[in-house]
Amino acid sequence: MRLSTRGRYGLKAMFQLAIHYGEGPIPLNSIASAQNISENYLEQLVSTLRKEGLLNSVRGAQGGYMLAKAPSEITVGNILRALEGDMAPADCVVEDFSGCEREENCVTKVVWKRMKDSINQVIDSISLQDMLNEKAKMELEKREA
Amino acid sequence: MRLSTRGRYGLKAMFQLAIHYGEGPIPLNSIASAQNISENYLEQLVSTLRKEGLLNSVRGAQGGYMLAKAPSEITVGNILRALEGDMAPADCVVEDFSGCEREENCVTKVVWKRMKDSINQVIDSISLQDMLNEKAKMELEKREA
DNA sequence: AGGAAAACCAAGCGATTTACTTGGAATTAA
DNA sequence: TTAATTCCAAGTAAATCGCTTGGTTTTCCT
Repeated sequence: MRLSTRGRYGLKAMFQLAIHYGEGPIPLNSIASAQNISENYLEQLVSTLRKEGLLNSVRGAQGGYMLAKAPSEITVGNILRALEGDMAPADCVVEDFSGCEREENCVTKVVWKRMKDSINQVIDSISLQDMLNEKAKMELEKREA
Repeated sequence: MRLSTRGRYGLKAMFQLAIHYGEGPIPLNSIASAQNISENYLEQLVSTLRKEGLLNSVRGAQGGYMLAKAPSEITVGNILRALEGDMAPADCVVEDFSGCEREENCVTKVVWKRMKDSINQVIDSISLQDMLNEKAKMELEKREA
């Protein structure tokens, strides 16, 4: 049950933008090379993230992308759901699903629901700011060692 | 990030066997039709589960499958990991993974690790017996309504 | 003994999804 | 005006998914 590259690349890109938050627009090619991702492919992911209101773009030369909100206001959950859709292990626990007749007494559905809730609880509790803090902590520990 | 049918069908099948635990071998076709799954396909999943030691088989006429252990001794985690592999959202947090050079200071890895741990915590805490209890509870509630 | 019911096994296969690439058009700073 | 950049739509090779097919073997039942 892996995430696709959409979610993985997307989070990396957003994290990279968080690192440069406040520095004005960052061009895609710098993000792509910093994270070692195909620029053309990343473009599609970034396009989704923009439409979801998670980042803003500036067109033309010296243009680029920037977070639409402060790193503390954007969670991993926001990013992953934008790129991967509802983070549900089975269709029957996707938001506004209809189609399973035995809905009522389906025990496996209870299991999928608990998995889904657990996943969402984790990703909604981690913001880009938390990741920046983690990065700072890592660098500190490295310097001390 | 959906599970594949392997994990979903597999859990349903194991739950069905849990319902009939203690009744001797249950033939695949009855499980397949009870859960509305292709018998030939289910056969492959069941073969994996047997090799993992989660169920036993009896060959020949009047044969079939049965849980290798009591429902309380088999968790959803046992079943899903047998069929889906390590329940990790990214390769870099799969057990005995090697290959990511920037391992040391990778913040996204911390995120994937927390997701993975959370998922495993949930699925390892639910046994087939818990699911049987849940079923009983559901039926009781229905009768009362 | 013979037939039927079942597990077991290996390969094939069409449809879908994934992870991109290609080839542009539009916009804007220098 | 040109270079840098976003924006957009379509194509595509490879992998994966969700099975199916075609058997062989084992064992119970009559």
